[in-house]
Amino acid sequence: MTLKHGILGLLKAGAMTGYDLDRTFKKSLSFLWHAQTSQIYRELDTMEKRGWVVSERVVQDDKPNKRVYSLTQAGVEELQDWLSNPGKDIADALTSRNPFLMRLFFSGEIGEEQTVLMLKKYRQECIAFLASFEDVYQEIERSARGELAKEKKYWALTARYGEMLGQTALEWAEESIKVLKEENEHELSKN
Amino acid sequence: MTLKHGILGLLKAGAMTGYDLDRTFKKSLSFLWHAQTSQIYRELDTMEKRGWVVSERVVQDDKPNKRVYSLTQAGVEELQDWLSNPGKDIADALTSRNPFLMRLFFSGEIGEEQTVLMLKKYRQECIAFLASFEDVYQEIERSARGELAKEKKYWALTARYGEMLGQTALEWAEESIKVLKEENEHELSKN
DNA sequence: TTAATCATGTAACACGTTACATGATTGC
DNA sequence: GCAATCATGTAACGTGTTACATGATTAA
Repeated sequence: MTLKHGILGLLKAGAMTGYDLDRTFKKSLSFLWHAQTSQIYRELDTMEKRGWVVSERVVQDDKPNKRVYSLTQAGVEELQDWLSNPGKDIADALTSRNPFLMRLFFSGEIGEEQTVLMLKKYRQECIAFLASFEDVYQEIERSARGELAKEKKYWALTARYGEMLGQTALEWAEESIKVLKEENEHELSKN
Repeated sequence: MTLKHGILGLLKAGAMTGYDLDRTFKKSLSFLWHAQTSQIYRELDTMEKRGWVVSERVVQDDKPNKRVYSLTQAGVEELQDWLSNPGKDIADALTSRNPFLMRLFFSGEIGEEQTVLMLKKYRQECIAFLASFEDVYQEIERSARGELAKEKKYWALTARYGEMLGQTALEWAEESIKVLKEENEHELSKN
């Protein structure tokens, strides 16, 4: 139930609409979580039914009306509870599911050139991913003020994690491309 | 639809039961995918309905009867198709969802000691994860023979990816523990 | 005698994705 | 005039998780 708890975490800092939450996930947390807009509204719904949040309709003249969510005491407690009991998340952090690796694993079925192409695309993704962290660090600086100053170091640690993994993935991609190309040349020189 | 295609990939090398597939995922592919036993049987069911696989009941005296699945022509084509069209998998490879990072992101809400404890557990998981690759490489050597020799290099690349990421995650964890501990000491010396 | 291995499944639920619908306001 | 922003949702489907059921054989 990580998305629900992520929402609780964001609401702890202040009331928000579903739309705000969606933008926050996409702008600042995309390197660690990614959710569909429609899913966020659905989760808010079930969270309200469970009594973790309450919503209030706010009428606006210039823009569409909105529904602002805030934490209840039960929501605060649920967040605390979740944070205090890491469960299996830790064990799963390394494994989980990687569609890209699954493809690569079975790439013997297709041509080596196609695989190299895929790796090159992947390499580009790594570069784009790494570039995105400039914005992430800026967002951290902007947000981590006043009440939120003490969270800053944790935000920085998560960003650092993403950045280091991205860097390693990039190195791996470059190594791998080299390996496949060299084997290819060997094959060619043999014939 | 990655699990379905992973199953197709394994069946390409030869007919198998759901049980065999399950064991293969858990023994050799756990570092890149993890599926529930019940899910595998369900996927096989829908795959058969789609005509990607066919099953044959095999009666055994000494052991429970079993259902052996093999690829149809349509299944082979589907696998080829999937491999040739990487789609969004590549873009998603770096981002996706990380419950562990989500926790860390909101760890300002709990004590620093608790967070350090979590990081230490995580560090242990990294070590265990890295240790598992000995078996993985052995499995690769054992399996990559005869017909399957040409897949070996791809298997090795995926394993190398996992290993490199695991190594980086370990370094990150150790750095992070140090950072939090040092800040703690600063705090203490100020009071 | 207890646990592990072999072998297959059902049911219910939780979570994630895709497609679609609506409609005003603001900036280029 | 067109795209972007603001703002909220529904419906259907696909995928992943949890809990449970069954029952024989074999190795410690």
